[in-house]
This record gives sequence, structure tokens and C-alpha cells, in this order.
Amino acid sequence: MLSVEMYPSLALGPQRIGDCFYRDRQAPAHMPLYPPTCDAAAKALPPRLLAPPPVPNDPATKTPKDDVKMELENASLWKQFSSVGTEMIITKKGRRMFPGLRLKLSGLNPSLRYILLLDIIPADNSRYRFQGGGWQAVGGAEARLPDRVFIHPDSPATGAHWQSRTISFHYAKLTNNTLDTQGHIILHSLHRYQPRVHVIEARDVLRWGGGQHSFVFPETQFITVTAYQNNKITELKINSNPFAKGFREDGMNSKKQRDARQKRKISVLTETLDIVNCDPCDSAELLQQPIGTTTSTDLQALALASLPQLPDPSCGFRPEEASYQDTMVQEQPLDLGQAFMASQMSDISISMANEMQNTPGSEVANNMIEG
DNA sequence: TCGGCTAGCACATTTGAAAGGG
DNA sequence: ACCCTTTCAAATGTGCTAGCCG
Repeated sequence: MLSVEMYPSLALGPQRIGDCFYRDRQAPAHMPLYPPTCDAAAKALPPRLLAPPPVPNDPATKTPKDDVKMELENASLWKQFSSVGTEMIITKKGRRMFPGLRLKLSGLNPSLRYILLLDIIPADNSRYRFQGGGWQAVGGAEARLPDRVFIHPDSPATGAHWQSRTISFHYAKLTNNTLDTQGHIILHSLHRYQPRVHVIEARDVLRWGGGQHSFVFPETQFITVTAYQNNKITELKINSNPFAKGFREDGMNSKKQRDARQKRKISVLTETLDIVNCDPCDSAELLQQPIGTTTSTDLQALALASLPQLPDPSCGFRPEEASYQDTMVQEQPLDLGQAFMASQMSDISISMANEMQNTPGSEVANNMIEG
């Protein structure tokens, strides 16, 4: 009941419905946002329930920003990749990032609720090609794709929750399918990108702005590829990703083993051909054999349209020069005032509203519910 | 011709349901 | 009936490769 009222009221600013983002209401909470057709979004949201225009941030509701700190827990692994030139595979179906972002948060108010978001923005305006053993800019970047954010599945959660564990964004997937409907983050191949993590105080989300912290780790920059270009990256991935164990030297999928299999295949095929050649009458039995088995294998959506830009988007991919110090981009706050709220605000609204209803003096929640 | 992309492959890991025992 | 552990199959995540496409 509450969700019916709350969800659309937080969903979209009517003025931005044309390029809004949303997450399917049935989708898992961690699913990022994706742009629907405008018709679909319009149908999903009764006009009477569309959101009010963004409310300017009220300084009185702000929490001190200076103490919030984020640490990249697997920084050393990222640095290993970065020193070679990190490549991330992107596929039509979506591919996870490896290494993943593993983070530690501190300085949050333990009792306040926060939402964690991941987004990935172009690091510069170039397209790249791997030649001469390195990445060279070979032209201008393709048109920027619609921004999608990945909401951490635990969101919203208390500061105590976030600070008590390692925060991982390993569920986030990257795709090059511009028509993707799975909510994966859409990127261009052969472009350089920079992941960012945003910590947003839940209260401020409801108020369309305010207390957020954005973090950028230069060592997490990467170039998107559909197939690995640099053998060193392949080696690093195979050696450090447990899912790729099979490709290690001692694995069944190592080059040695694969070559051996290939040889066996060829010899079996040759023998089979010999048999067929020797006795055509027996070929019927062979034909019955399968030729080959083709086994194919709520937080509501908060849409962010205008996330802060990198301080210098034209910087080159020079891992050796990268500052590995955590970079807080607080000069360029996440502008939730311009953000597109998604159609899935129900869960977050319910949980937050419930909590706020239980908190005397929470006029924010009351305003949202009653308004 | 060539660079980039895709589908399918084999293998490893993860996940969740079912079975078994206390 | 309940809880815990173990087992197993399915789903999912990997990189590799042949072949397609512009």
C-alpha cells in the first residue's frame, strides 16, 4: 500500500522522463538501472504521482563529510593489473569485473542509513588500439552511452553495517550491448573508463540531494575489450581469478592440455574416417552418435544522471604515474537534484519510511508519505 | 586483408535443493 | 519436528578459439 504511493512519488522527475533510468521492479535489488523506453516509463508512472522537482539541499540536514573514508582493500591486486594496463572483458550478456572492487568504509554515522552506488565513467575522450605492445589512442571516443549505476545489494543499510564488513561490487556486470535490458553497465569497447563509488545518506536521497561522498581510485582505471590484447593481463587474470584456474599451467584447460586434446580429437577423427572408409555399412551406427552436444548454458532504483566528472578527463593511461592515494571527489558532489529517480524506489522508500516513522521528529519521511 | 566481435567450448567455482544423520 | 552436515546437480564465471562481419 505504502509502496503504491511511495514508489511513483520518488520515481521520476516529470521533466526528465525522456531519458530516465529505472530498474525493473522484479529485478534483484543489486541490479543496476537501465533506461526504459519512454513510453514504458510513462505508463508505469501515473502522472499524478510523478515526483516534485528536486528540493535544494538543506545545509541543516547535512552531515560532516570530512570523516568519511573509503579504502580499496585489494589495492595491491589492482596495482598489479594497472602496472600492465588493466583490461576488462565486456560481452553481450554481461561480464563481471576482475579484479572486483573490494572496499572498506569508515567515518559513517553508525545509525544512519546509506546507499552505495557504483558507476563507471569515461576516463578520456579517446578510442584505443593495442599496438606495439601498448595501448595507443587512435581516435575520438564514441558517443557517450547512457549512464547506469549499480546499487549495492545491501543498500540501504546503516553505517554500522557498511563499516562492519568488506564491501564488494562483484555482482556488477559490464556489457557492450547498447540495447541491454538486464541492467548491466553499458560501455564501449576499446575505451578507457574509471569506476567511481558513491556513498549517499539515505535521508538525502529522499530529499533529492545532499550528503554524498564520491570516491575514485586511479588504479582501478581500465580499458574495455572483447578479447584480451595483452598476454600479461591474461596471465595475471588466469593466475589470480579462481574461475580461471582451469587455464593455469597445471589445469586441464592449460595450453598443454588443450593441445593434447586437440591431437586426440584429430586422431579419433582420423580413425573414424578410416573405419568409414573401410566399411561403409557400419557408418549408420556412427551417424546415430551425437555429433556434438550443444549445451548452451529493492532498494528502488535511484537513477543518476549527472554524476561528478573526473577532475581531468583528458588524462592519459599512465599507471606508473597514477596516484594510488584514494581520491575524494567532494568538490563535485553527486547531484541528486538532477538525478533521475527510478521506478523502483518502493523498497527503499518502505524500509526507510518505516524506519523514519519510528523515529520521532522525522519530518522528512512524513512529508514523503503524506505528500 | 585485417581488426574487432560473437558463439560455443571445456573447465572451475558457486549456489541451492535434497538427502541423511543426530 | 528440527537442526546441522554432506552430497550432488545446475547455474554461473572463466579464457580460448574458430569463424563471421564490416
